[in-house]
Amino acid sequence: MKPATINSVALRAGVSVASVSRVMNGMSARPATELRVREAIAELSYQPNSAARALKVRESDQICLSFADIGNPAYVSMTRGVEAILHDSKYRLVLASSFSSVGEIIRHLESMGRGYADGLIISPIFADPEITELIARLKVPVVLIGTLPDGLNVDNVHVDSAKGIRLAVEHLKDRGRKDIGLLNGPVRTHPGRRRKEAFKNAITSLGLNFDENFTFEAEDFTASHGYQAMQIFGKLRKIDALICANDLLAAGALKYLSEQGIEVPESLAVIGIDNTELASLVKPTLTSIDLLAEARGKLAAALLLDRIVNPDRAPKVIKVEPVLVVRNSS
Amino acid sequence: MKPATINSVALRAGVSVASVSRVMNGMSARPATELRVREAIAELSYQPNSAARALKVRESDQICLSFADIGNPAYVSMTRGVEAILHDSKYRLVLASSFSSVGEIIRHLESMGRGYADGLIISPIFADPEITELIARLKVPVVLIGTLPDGLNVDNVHVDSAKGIRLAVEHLKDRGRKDIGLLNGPVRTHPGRRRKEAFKNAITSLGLNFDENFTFEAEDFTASHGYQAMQIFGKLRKIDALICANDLLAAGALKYLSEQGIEVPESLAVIGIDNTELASLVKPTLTSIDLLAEARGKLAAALLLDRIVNPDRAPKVIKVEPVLVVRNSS
DNA sequence: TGCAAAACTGTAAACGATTACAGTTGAGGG
DNA sequence: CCCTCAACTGTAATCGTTTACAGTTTTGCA
Repeated sequence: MKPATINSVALRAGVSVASVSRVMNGMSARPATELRVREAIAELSYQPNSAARALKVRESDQICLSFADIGNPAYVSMTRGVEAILHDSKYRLVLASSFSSVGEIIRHLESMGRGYADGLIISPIFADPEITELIARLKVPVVLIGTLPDGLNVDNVHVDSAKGIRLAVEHLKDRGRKDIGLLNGPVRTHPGRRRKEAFKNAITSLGLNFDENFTFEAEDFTASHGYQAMQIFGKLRKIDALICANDLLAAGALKYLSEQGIEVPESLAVIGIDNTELASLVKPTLTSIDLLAEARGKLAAALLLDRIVNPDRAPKVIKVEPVLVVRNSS
Repeated sequence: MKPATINSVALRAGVSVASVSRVMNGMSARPATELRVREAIAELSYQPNSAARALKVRESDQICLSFADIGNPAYVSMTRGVEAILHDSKYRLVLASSFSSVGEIIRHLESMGRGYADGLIISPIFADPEITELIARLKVPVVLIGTLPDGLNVDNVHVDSAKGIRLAVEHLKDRGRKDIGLLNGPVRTHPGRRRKEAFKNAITSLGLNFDENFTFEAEDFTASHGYQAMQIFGKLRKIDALICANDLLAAGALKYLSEQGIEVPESLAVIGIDNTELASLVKPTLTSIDLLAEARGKLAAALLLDRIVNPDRAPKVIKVEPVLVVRNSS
């Protein structure tokens, strides 16, 4: 049995499709008409076809947020921020995540960008020109969270992560640490690249000694890769502080250190990035650079909503300032 | 400037819309034709309208997974499972999450259920009859992960969580614990309700003493609510073991206990549920009942794919067996 | 009761794609 | 060079809504 359409409902109710549509959309109708339509709807358990509606009115009432990895708590916070703002708009949020290839991202953005979503919030992790180009071509309002690629002219909110790292390095220096290491994620990602640069700058500009051997690249921004990386990153004994590219890596590192009986922060201070809930759950609790993911989510959502009603205004770029949250690991 | 449509492309290329469509969908065309079409596409940066396509071909190539809370790592695992299976299908995965009201869930399911998704995987946390009824009416293939509400006849995969709790209670009994508490989540949720029942059954059937005061209900399944709950749940000193309704609650509890100087497991054994990555990151590492969220995700996705090609087969119900993973907290 | 205005309803044309079906082109063989 | 057949292309119908516009009913008031 085919699903009911607005036509079958109209037929059943003995009215025109226009009337059915009007009842569905809460426009005024004579009580008798409305009643019959509602009955017919119930009898046929009619549900309007979203695609047909989207095609006609050119809006889907959906907003899509896409990011690299749903396993990263920072993105979860970001999602909460977006939700908070969207919550009292008419838009529903859908998430797209965990892309294993650039092609997959593109497929997703394309289908979302034309018809399934009225706006996109994207936090691309890979610095891929193809993605940049696609974003530029998108006909739908977009806001990008994170480093804005050159030449891309869209709303943007990003955080001064370099400053965050500087805060951390200064803090460690204040605590008397001299040899600071970096447990980074892959440098083929935006964050990985920027963190490495920022780290190097901070170290040298503060007059500490930078040693290429003091940085190590884990395969991914996860706890287990953090743990694995530490098994290899044997240069540990030469450093007295370690900045990790996110809290997950830091948590993995902490686990390794604890197993090896290396005291934190006495023998080695550890600092994470993102200040996720995890930071307060591990032991010792983790000092972390808060990159304000939730706030960025909120700002991005607000920007998007604004652009939807006001499509022609010039793109805005918003920068947020990170905050160092000191706990027991440093 | 309006976005390009298949019509404008056809006009530009000097061919018919049918040819454009065929080129877009990789059907054979004379090289010259294909070339002109591709040029026109590029010049106009044409992207087909997903809604129009979905309307016509009645498929969106999307599958929607929806669950209560993206902040819960168990759902993240489930998502990974689903992704793993969908990955080499033609379907893209979209996520819908974090519903703050039943009405919101319904809006979402409705719009997804008719036109935006070719299949739905739902893990409803609230036992709401309205949702059940809606799911029953949905015209799109559905698989439900979790407790199957009475009278709902859809594919289902669930875990025998009662058995999991029994495993945990047995384990604690073996370790000589006598007075076991339960730090539960809200009982208005499916998991909350079932865990409470299962706990009571396990305790009494194993001949331990059940005391209503030994169970406590946190406001939500999160770490901070676990922590808060422990501040109130002062009956602690009477119990020597605590089962928490998920790992987040357990992590929050652990934090509180650590702050209070209560030794785990010596003074109090703690067991979580879900066996998320968090369990191995906290200190002491957390014994946890693995409810196999990732496996459930995989099974559900496979079931859905199967149903899409074979819409008339009878619904299947799959039950998975939980596993107790013993670590240092018990 | 009659009439004007207000309120409602129906008809039909979109929206942008896909796809039978019919029509056209071109290749190859005789 | 013509004919046949295969390969390609175009026309037009269709998917299920919304909505302008015109047509109809109802209401309120004299």
